Amino acid sequence: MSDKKERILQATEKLLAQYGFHGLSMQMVAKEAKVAAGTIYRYFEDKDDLLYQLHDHILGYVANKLTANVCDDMPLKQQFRTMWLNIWDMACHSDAPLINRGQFENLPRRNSPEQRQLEKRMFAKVDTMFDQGKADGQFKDLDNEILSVLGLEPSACLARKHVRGVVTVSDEALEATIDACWDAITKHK
Amino acid sequence: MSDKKERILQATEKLLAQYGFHGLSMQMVAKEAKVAAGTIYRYFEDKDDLLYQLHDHILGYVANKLTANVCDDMPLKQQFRTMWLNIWDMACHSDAPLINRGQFENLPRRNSPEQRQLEKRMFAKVDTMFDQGKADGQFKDLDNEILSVLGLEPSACLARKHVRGVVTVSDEALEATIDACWDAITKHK
Amino acid sequence: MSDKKERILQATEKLLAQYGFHGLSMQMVAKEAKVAAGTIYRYFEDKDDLLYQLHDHILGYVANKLTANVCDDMPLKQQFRTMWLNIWDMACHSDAPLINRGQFENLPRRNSPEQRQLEKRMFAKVDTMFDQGKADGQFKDLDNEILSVLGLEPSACLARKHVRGVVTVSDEALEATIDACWDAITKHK
Amino acid sequence: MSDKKERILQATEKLLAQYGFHGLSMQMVAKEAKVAAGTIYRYFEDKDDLLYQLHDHILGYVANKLTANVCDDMPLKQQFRTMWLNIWDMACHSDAPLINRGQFENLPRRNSPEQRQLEKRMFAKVDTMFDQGKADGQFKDLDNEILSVLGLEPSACLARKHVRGVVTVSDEALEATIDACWDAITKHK
DNA sequence: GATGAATGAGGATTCATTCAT
DNA sequence: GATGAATGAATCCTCATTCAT
Repeated sequence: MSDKKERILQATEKLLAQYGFHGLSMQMVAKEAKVAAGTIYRYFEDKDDLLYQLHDHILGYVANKLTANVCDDMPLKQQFRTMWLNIWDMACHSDAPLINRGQFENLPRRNSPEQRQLEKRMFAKVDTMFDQGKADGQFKDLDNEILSVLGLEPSACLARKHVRGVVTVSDEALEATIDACWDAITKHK
Repeated sequence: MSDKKERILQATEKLLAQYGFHGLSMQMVAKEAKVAAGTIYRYFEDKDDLLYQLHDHILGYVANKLTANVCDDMPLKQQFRTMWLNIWDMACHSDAPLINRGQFENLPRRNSPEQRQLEKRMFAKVDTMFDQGKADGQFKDLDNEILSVLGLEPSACLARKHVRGVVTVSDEALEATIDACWDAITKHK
Repeated sequence: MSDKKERILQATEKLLAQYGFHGLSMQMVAKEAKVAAGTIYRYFEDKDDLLYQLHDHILGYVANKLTANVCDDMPLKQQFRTMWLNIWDMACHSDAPLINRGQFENLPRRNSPEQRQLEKRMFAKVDTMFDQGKADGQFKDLDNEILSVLGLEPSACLARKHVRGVVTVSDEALEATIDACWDAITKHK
Repeated sequence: MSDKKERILQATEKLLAQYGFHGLSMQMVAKEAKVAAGTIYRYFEDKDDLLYQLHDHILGYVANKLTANVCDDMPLKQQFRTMWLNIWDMACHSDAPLINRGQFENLPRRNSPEQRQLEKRMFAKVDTMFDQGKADGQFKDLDNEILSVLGLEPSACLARKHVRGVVTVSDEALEATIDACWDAITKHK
């Protein structure tokens, strides 16, 4: 990807995290990216397009990070735990400042089927894990979207609160929370 | 509360749900509320204050709805189920269009201690429930914020996806999901 | 008409005459009219609307001036001469600087039927004169639009050249030109 | 003339006719002419110069067309009729889309004496005709510019209205109009 | 208290022009 | 000569806020 385009996307992400959705001006982005205002329009249709593309850009990053160090042949619990912590780390360390969902979720997005399809493909490994767990009879027989809400979403939610200082989560509590999420998605006699 | 102030808040909520955060102008609010633009400034410091107060306004509504039909002497599981469904209903039926969290969560808010305190008081019944469950030995020994993330947050998350059409949740699946959330917060030998 | 609206229209006319069509900015208009930039948009949809309305505004002025001091019971030749000179005066003295057709003609205009109708009504007296002349058998039997092009348009054309300094027209030559236009529209054995 | 320069001029003329004066951008011209934006600046100082040169370019074309098929030894009336119809055809058929005066007249132009001189030379044949007619005692004794306004300008004016659909001019009416213009410039006892 | 006309700073976007390749 | 990416000033327009009535 062009150097400039990359810089513009990163500037946008940073400023979005810092100043929120409104209060993001094209001039600010230009300045932060060390690019002239007009240059942005070589790479992006308009402000909306910039935000759309940022959404996709981040989604790619997230899909990548999310499934880092996860192999199909790891025990399910370990796969799950790894993903859970991947999410937690992303949202906490915020090397990519917007992943901090909540802001990301609210980026304007194309709601096209292609977009939906893309998201599916990106999170294929998550699906595989859930499917495997259900085939095993270890996981509850629920739609993967629901399992995701039960098992992984809390990681992002809690991380956001943790970062905002609403709760402080000790290492011990963190482990207990992961187990609780596991409890949510697994069957109990 | 003054009739005008109430009308302004409701107009703001409606327009916010419809047009999103940016794309909400004071003139629009004035028109929708059938009030002169200047009048808004009798009741609200400025645009930020309007949004802050709207946040509080809605929070009050949510706190109310959330604990509707919940009594301390109901069995814990029933208390929990009722709250869970209260959240689900709010987010799905959207009689108050913004509760649909995601938009609400991202309202700018004062992060003052008073604000935090207010939220605490509002959700006192939730805390009571969790405290009771932990005292019983029935719930996991985790911070109430964490229990909330595990047990109740999924209701809002899922409802949002349901409304957006990302998943369709049958009545049966809904019950199973509630049980799964219960699994998340309760102890298992 | 509101004082401000009037001032904006006059400023626009002046600047348009001076700087031409491009090179007319809303800020310039605002400054010239001693009005804030935003104020223009209370009275005019956008820049196009401003120009449209200016067109109508001027058209009204022209229709008025054109037939000043013309009565139905004057001899036809005198009616004609008066109108001819009214046009000449307008274009030369430019109390209203844009009448100087050529610039006026090229204002963007709504080409709606209402617009056409309006123009018709405005120039009704001209039509009456031509109709009368044709009924008398004094004028050639041509469409009024054609008679207008032959008899009156040259007044504006010549005036423009006169103002631009392309020709200098003496009083004597002026009278001869009027007669020549009369020759163009009247029958000759 | 360089192939590229020619293409640029033609692109400019086409786009000018289509999009009007503002709404003509150098990028558009470049694209239409299949030339890089920077290339325009090899042949033209700046945008103004491009328009100036276009003016001259068209003027040459007009001067050429105007006097096509006109010989000094044709009877005066026939010379006049031929020129009149040349103008009519140009403005109607618009093989060169801008000749449609009204747009052409308003091109920015250098008002230098050289420019004026050039125009003179271009329209020399018209002058010759008028001079001849005055020498004969057949034409009125008026400045050639005035005779031009009386005799030829109406052709362009009417053609513009014809094209715009304001009037429909039958072949018969056309001939009558030519005669009327002849009446305007010739002496009557 | 209420109004809404007026303000003008600030936003997104365009576009003439330059210049390294 | 030719290119077209990059520039950034200038454009049109919006909108939070004020204030005379």
